[in-house]
Amino acid sequence: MGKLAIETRGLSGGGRVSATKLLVLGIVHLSGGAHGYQVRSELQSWGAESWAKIKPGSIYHALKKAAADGLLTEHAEPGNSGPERVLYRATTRGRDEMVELVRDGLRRTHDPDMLNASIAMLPMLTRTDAIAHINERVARLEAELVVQAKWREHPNRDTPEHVQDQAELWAGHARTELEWAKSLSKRLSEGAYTMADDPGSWRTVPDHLKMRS
Amino acid sequence: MGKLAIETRGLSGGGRVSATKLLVLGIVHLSGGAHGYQVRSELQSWGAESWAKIKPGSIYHALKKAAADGLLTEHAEPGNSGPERVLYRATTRGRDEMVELVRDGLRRTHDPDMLNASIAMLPMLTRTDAIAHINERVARLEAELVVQAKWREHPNRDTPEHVQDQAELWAGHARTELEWAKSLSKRLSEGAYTMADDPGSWRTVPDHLKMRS
DNA sequence: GTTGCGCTAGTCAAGTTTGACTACTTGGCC
DNA sequence: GGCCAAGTAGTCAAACTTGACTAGCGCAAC
Repeated sequence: MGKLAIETRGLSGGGRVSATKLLVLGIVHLSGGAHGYQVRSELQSWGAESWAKIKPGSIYHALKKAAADGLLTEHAEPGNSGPERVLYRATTRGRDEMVELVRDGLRRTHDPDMLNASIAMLPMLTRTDAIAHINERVARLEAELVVQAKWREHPNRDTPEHVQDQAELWAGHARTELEWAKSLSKRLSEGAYTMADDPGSWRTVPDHLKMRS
Repeated sequence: MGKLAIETRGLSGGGRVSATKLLVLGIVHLSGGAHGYQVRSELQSWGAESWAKIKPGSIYHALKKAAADGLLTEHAEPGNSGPERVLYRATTRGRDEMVELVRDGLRRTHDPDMLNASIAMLPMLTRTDAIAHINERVARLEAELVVQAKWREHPNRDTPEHVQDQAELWAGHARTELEWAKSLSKRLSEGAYTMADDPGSWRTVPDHLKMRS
């Protein structure tokens, strides 16, 4: 099993989960091509430095890495004003990888950053796909709460008292997230938000309307 | 102000907040001296890989770094069985730094890992000190909830709908944490847990009882 | 009696993140 | 018409994290 995981790594594209990667790919894709500073500004305007703790340096690295991995293409633009900029565009593989990352972030509990990033990029998915993955998260959270409840009935000796108590906070967070996920799932079922398969989505908006600048 | 912050850095010890650093220092201190593998095992038995995402590699690095910074001392032990091990002991500066990190982790919202690590090391503080800092956290959380509520009344245009919605989850987590922190503060006031200034604490237990192995 | 597995103990290279730094352009103000 | 502040665009070295790898020892089964 471990060996297989290593072998499949070549297909799925490389490094492990990363909220930075997802957000950067997502912004480039949504803008239909962007340079580093544009990604950085967009993320800032979304308040992403706070909920995803992304700093400028990481963005440029993530862009270069994604380009090296064939998820983005680089087009050097001679500096008409200021230093030369590099324009990035998403490739087909980049789009596929991103969608997969969004799905992963929704599924995977443990890793709040990935969840946040996935929510931000939620409209990359079709409505039914998004609902399915959020429901999977709900199921996983419920399962974890059960496991954790059992763990608290038979606590591990030599784990200090206050460390066990900390599990209470964990459970509280899980319950909060559970309710929130359920409500999100319901809202999506009722047609909230514009998803990838809806008219007027990013996929059907003409290019010249995509960028504000 | 910025300049001052840089100057004071020399006094406080160097790098920024790190849950790893806090946990490693804490374990070494609690055990009254430990080698890498011992720290690693102890953290594992506390379930720390899950709530603090600490991997073995980081532990050894953190130990060396702390030793280089004068927070720990290294005593090479010739390998009586197996490879030679290095025994680490906390210095006075290490203890001070650690207590300060615990306080910081309690105060600082944003950064769940530091909170978890601080809770794990809570008995490093005196009872009144711990209560004071937890109460400060409560106050900060309340203030942030107010700010966030205002932000939602006047949402930022060009922030997508679903990103604004994500703030709901944020707020939910904050409320959960708020309740939990209040309850912890109350329990501490009522005398729960053995704190640094209580009889029978790690500070008053004789050395020969400290290590299980 | 040795093969293999798991535990002890840790190293190391590769990758990622950070935050300080560079450099150029506007636009406003005196 | 010159200077400073703010915005644009990005580089870079240093620090940190990760996960795979090394290596000795005990003991259980074959």
